[in-house]
Amino acid sequence: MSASSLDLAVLGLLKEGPMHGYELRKRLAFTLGPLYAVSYGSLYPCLKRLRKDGLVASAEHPEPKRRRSKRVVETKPATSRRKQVYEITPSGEALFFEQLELGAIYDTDRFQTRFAFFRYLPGDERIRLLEHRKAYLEEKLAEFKDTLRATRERIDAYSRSLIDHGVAATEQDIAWLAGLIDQEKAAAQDGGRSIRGS
Amino acid sequence: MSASSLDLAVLGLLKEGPMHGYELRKRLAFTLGPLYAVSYGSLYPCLKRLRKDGLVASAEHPEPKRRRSKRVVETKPATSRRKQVYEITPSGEALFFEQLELGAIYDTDRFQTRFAFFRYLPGDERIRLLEHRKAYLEEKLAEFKDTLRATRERIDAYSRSLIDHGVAATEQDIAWLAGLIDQEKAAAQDGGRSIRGS
DNA sequence: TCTGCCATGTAAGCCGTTACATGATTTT
DNA sequence: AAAATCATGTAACGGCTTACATGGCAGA
Repeated sequence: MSASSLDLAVLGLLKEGPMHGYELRKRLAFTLGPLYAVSYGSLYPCLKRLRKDGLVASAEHPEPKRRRSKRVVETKPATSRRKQVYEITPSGEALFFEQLELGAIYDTDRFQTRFAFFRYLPGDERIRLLEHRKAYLEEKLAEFKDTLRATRERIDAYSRSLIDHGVAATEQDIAWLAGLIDQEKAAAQDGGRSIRGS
Repeated sequence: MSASSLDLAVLGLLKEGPMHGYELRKRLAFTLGPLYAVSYGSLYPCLKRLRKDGLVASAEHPEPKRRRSKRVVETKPATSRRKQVYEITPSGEALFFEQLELGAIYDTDRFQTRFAFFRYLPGDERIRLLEHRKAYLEEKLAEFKDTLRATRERIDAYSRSLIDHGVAATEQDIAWLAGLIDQEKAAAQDGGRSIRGS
């Protein structure tokens, strides 16, 4: 069974507790970073598919959220759109761990999605993935700088600026990874604790 | 007529001279930055579509690249796969300029593709787009920091690191744009020259 | 009551990918 | 002549988006 980045993220968030779609969307943007936001047109079909595959279970929200001292009208229609609360199933958990271990080093989105749930991986696995990702970015960067150096043609100033910025951004990524690796290694020696407490 | 980022990039590169697909792909990665590479499965259908719409013209590469002192066998099959050399047509140029002016501030790829061809825009238009993009990123960032601040829940260390990194990357983007805006303004006062010569 | 936000969903389409298939040219 | 690289293309599919459609719930 295959799973997209979104599948993984949804399962990972639902591990922390039942949630409905709308809330899930907010948590997604919040968990994965400033510019990541998934649309409902993507999220709801995803949830539907996960439910169909038995990876999540859903129940209509039962609680009519009664306001104090106000008579609650029972007999909610129940026929129409009610809040669907999703929770992860055991096979959903199994898929989550299976997918989390795959790594997915070459794609920024996939890597970051996994990174957001790193606490579910053992320390050595975390280090392995971080180093693998870092090596990949370094390789890409070196490759690119070679091309740049080998180029005889004069390059347009805007294109040049774009490339320089891309290089700087990638270097910042690499530095971030290097810092994380250091922390992980320190934590590993420090009794196997994760960076959580640092 | 609508055009994707790839369409625009292809047209923009072909403005500099005729090229075949394979070469175009290399130039694309080179023009747009370290991690941007389009696959042939995307590029060739794009070229086909552009040709169908009369935005580029293609000719089979005529030159059999004769090696010195070697008899050239004419009668190349011509029935099978030969190098296709593409060039931009007048209507292709028209579409290029039309699309370039649209801006596309909200999507990183689209913005960067346009930026790579900024030399074809007048100075004030360049400044307008840079400022618009910068304002958008600043807004996103502020929004995100607000959310972050307003959040009571303790956040997982890895998720936190991911977000901090995203924020830092976005701030780097904004600084890059700010620098470009300064340069453009200086150049505008300095007799309307572009940053090309700086 | 009406406005605004919470909430769920579908349909159509965009824009790319991977995997595959083929052939031409150059180098060893 | 074999191997590597250049070069062109198609088929199937993936994973998202926008635009649309619907309705619940709370407060001014």
